[in-house]
Amino acid sequence: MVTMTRTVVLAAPSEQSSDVTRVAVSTVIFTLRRDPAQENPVIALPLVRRTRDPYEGLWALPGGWLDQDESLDDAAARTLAETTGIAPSYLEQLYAFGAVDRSPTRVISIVYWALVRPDEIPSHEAVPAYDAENVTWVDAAHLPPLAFDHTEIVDYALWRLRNKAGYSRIAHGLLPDEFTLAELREVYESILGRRLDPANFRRQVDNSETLIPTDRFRTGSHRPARLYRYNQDVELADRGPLIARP
Amino acid sequence: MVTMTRTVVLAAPSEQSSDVTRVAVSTVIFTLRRDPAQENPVIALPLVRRTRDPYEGLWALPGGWLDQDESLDDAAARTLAETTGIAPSYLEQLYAFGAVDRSPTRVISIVYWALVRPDEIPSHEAVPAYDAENVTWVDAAHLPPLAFDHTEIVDYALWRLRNKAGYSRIAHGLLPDEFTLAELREVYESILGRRLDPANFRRQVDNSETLIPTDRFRTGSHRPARLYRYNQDVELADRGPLIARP
DNA sequence: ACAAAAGTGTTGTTTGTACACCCATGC
DNA sequence: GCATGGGTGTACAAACAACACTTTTGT
Repeated sequence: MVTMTRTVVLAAPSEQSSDVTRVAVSTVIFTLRRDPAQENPVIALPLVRRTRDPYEGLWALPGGWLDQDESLDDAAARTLAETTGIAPSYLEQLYAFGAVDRSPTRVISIVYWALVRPDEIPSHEAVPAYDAENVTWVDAAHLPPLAFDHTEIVDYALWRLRNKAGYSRIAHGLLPDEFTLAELREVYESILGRRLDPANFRRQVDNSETLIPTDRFRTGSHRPARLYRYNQDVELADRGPLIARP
Repeated sequence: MVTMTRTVVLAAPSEQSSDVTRVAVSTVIFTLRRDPAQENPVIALPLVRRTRDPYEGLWALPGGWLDQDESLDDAAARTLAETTGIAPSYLEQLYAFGAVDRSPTRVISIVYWALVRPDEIPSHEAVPAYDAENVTWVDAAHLPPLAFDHTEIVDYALWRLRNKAGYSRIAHGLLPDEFTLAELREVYESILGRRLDPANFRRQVDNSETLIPTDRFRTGSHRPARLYRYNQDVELADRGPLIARP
């Protein structure tokens, strides 16, 4: 094989690490943010500032190198916790990115995507490594320039989120424990980018058996709205045979 | 495939290969096979016999090591061509597998899945490296014991195939250029594992605008059936923003 | 009382499903 | 002619979408 010759040359001991294919793990973390200027909540995600080359100073997805003795899933959870302190309510592999020129050195990035409920976002003080200077939360619809191919990655993650919202109960992963139907509907409206009929929406989730009504109500505005909680027996999404199920 | 193993060892004399995380690419290739014993065609896939440890002698998915200067997609296409001579009609990334213990040495496998039309399978003579001893096609429903975690991988690929058959025109990737509606229906029946009403099936694909009727007919049995061809303007499946579209 | 959101009812359309039936060919 | 799969029509049910209407609160 042609490749053999080339590999041997490149892999010679005298070369630097740039001759090695390294595996990184990154995560696109979605949450919702109430924007006073907007009617509906807005999809937001955290970015970390790069403190070294390449792309020093630019924003990038949180992530890190895969350790020798940890699985991809573990690496995603670990790097997430280290960089943002987040333990997400939903975490799923998104895609493996491996274009040759996506980084100056050869890096394969296994990218995950996650949903976090607003109440799962730790306060800055609770995260030892938190560095307010170098972490920011941005509106997914108005991304700053990102390092590497991370803009493309976020776009793909958004596509998956919208897609999955159409056929699964994934939006619950963005809401706190108890919520009103209007709040749930607003989540879907934010993700799908269109208005939904409140009456029909109510019936749909009603029939889906995914919600458990509580006897508590959200008061304050007009007629109090019943609070619901998510039925834990129903999976947020069918993830196929990879995930062990009861 | 084997070459790289050796190279890595040579390239890092002070370390064993088990200290390096290597990236492999494998592909689950689906095609259809007419089984005289069965009413409908059967989903089949090619396996290659392992000729060295680990799992020497067992069947495994075709694949190989990722080259330093090729993208993941290119590696999938290349290893596919090298081991089986196949250029598939549909090729998509499936999942990245990275459990620590899935191989004695640390290997991350980026797995693809592919569909090939029966007429795209090259004859053995046309593939220089073809080794009849060490390549076999098996019924996806009756897998022999496989090396590594490949059984799990095939199960996941089958789940994805069935899933995708439900909401896309993916089944066309398994048929030759011209086909009857009954043949197309049989493909869906094989994938989904249940019978479909011929009348309703006809109307569904009719309305979907994905088929172009020809003026040719398949004769031989009873009333001749019109041959259709696939409308190239319609994508087999929506693959999101990762794939450039017109 | 009134505005506004919560929640219910009604109606028409679209989609899916079951199945009866005619059509064209090989035997 | 008759069996068989190709192809059409129809009737019912479920899901979806539009929107009028009632209920319950804050002000």
